[in-house]
Amino acid sequence: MNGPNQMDQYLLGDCVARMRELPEASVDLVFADPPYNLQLGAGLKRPGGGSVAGVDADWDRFDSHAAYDDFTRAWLSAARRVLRPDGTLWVIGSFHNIYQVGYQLQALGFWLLGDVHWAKTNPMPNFRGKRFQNATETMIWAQPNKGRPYTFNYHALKSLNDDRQMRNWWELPIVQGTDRLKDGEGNKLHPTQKPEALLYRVLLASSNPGDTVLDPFFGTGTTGAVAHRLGRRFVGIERDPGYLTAARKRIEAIAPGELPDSLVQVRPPRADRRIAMATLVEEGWIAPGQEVRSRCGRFVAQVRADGKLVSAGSAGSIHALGAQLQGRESCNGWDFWRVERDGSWAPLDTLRAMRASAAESTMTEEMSRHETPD
Amino acid sequence: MNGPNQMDQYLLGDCVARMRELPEASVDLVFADPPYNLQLGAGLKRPGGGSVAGVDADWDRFDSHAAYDDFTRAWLSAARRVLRPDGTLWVIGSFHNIYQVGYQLQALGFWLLGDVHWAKTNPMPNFRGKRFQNATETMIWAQPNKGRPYTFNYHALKSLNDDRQMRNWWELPIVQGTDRLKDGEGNKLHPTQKPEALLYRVLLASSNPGDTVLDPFFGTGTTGAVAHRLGRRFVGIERDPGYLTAARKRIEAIAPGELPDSLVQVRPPRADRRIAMATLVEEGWIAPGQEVRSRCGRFVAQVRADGKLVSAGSAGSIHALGAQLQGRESCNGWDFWRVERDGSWAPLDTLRAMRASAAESTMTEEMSRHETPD
DNA sequence: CTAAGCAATGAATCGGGAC
DNA sequence: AGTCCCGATTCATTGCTTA
Repeated sequence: MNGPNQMDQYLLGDCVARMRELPEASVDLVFADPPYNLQLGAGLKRPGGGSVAGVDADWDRFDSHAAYDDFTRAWLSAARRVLRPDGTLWVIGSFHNIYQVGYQLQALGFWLLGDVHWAKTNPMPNFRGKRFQNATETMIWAQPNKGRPYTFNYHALKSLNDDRQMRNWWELPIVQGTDRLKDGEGNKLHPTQKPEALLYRVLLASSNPGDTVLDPFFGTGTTGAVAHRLGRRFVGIERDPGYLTAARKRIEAIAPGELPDSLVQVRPPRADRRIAMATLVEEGWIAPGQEVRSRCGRFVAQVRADGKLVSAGSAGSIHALGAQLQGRESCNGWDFWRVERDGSWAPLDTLRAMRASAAESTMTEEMSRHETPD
Repeated sequence: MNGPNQMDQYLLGDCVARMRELPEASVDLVFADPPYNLQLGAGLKRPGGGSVAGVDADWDRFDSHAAYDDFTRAWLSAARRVLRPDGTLWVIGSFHNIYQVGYQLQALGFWLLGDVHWAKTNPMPNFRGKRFQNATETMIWAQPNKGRPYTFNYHALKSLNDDRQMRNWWELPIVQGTDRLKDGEGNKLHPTQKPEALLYRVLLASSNPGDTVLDPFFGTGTTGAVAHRLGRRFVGIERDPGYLTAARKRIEAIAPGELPDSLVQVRPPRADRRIAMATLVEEGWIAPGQEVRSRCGRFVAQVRADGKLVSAGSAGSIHALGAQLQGRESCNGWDFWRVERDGSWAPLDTLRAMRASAAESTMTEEMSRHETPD
């Protein structure tokens, strides 16, 4: 295929109205990134005093929970009419909206094939320390009716994942740097641009070359860009003319068949599989309150629930406390501290060894147990 | 205290009925792992009371969807009554049920604090190769009403995560090997036993020592086991007497021991020294007229007898003056202002730290002299 | 020229106690 | 109930500036 595909469509306007104009059962896949209805408060500050640019666009404001339900049912129903019976639909969202989306999918009779969790490797921090760092978005994958055949390119995804079957949580970075579309002044063009790597996996898994992919919330056209790269056709609907123009420009600039490495790359397994003291406590290898001693029993400390040690009012990591008590600059806590095992005092490190050997033996057990059906 | 905590309760029966017997606003935390594979079809009648024979798939689907909604609303409402206004609730589920649960939480007026995704390091493979490997479960964290204060032990979780704030996706293994409870024949006792490490993070994050944790679907008592280890009380409700017996046996076998709060709760670094600047002046840790400087010496001010700072005619609290001079909206004066100590300029906060450690050492001294105060 | 340091920023439902 | 104000709080990455 050369240049822009004449079958691709850029449609301006409200997605429900535009979808109603499309022929019934005419697309093979729907990928939708609807507004999340974030309901943000005003003026969150960074610790340094800077302000956080939250999503404050009109399109993300809804009057009520019920209004968002109505909106969701409307576009899902319209999408369902356009979708072929053997096609599937993806929706991405966050905890703010995804439960309403999933609920309405089931209520409308869609059959859920599963969900996939995008685990962001570099999410925005939680600046106030009041909650967990929100580092995920959720995609729901569904078919319009239970039991129909559907496209799932199992082996393509498996080879993308180092020849192990692809799991439903994907560690991928957010869009940054030159991949992020900018306006004339260097500001981000769209507040919620998705990484192409995410769409790459979605389209590769659930569509085939020549298929038509519909994105009712096209934005700046990430779905179209990846569809183009992968030889799929697309229909993009967007109500903001500026976004739609940017999308067209972006997609028409892509050389056919161009596949940057960043799309295909699988993150190498993390090198730092070292075990922290906190992990041993979490997993119950040593309990909070348990006593540990230095080699000759000169120092005594107690294990705290977060994996640190407490002794005479000071607390610190096994290494830091050991160093402090000895008046030294450093100390290997794994060797310095002893824990009672079967009547004798063994180095803390033996707990790590026990954990490692236990993990190995359950692995073997698991592998010899391949009987359970799906 | 030794042995089982007399405050802990093992309640047999339907969770809604048992929760209705508990006092209103009596628990600090709810952790719920509701079933989703209910055989709901059996007792269901079509609207109008038509015969069950020849039930088509749609009726079955919509009836069971509605029945699971009813079930979910019933137990969530009962749990909400028992939960204190400042408490929080966790629910764990999979894509089969979590969207209904999340939807009903929001519909009932719960406010979502976020969700956490358990990413299983060793999930069951998908044997048919028709879907992604289902390697996650989702936990929703909610409070009964928006805007109330709630417990979140930020620093404890940060410690568990190598001193970086804890994200909302947790890589943890499924329960295997000796941790997995078995029946007499070596088969797993409960189909959905959760890892203690999961509950460890949940309880450490969102409860305090001495709090009461309610688990309405107690199963084999993982919640109770971890609550016991972490110095929390629990109420476990389970309708299967076999499970409840196994849970009691399991928990009572855990070595008890009363743990000081300091070992099972990590307080923020400064919690014990929230002292006003005026107090430091009053007690002579810093003298009126003494000079303080901003980090790089750009601003200079003098301490006034009432604890405020004076600089170039303006006066104000250490925070207000710091903010004013920098032209910022806010400023933490304890970090911003430096005071000379032993030839170098240390943050004002070190004075508070010195005062706190001096107080602590007198405490220890007193205790070592076996003097009982009062 | 490179290396180091500093600044900017990303779908965010991000206080609480005293008066 | 509203207002004031103290003071607690950030991770990974990119790109520009400075040494």
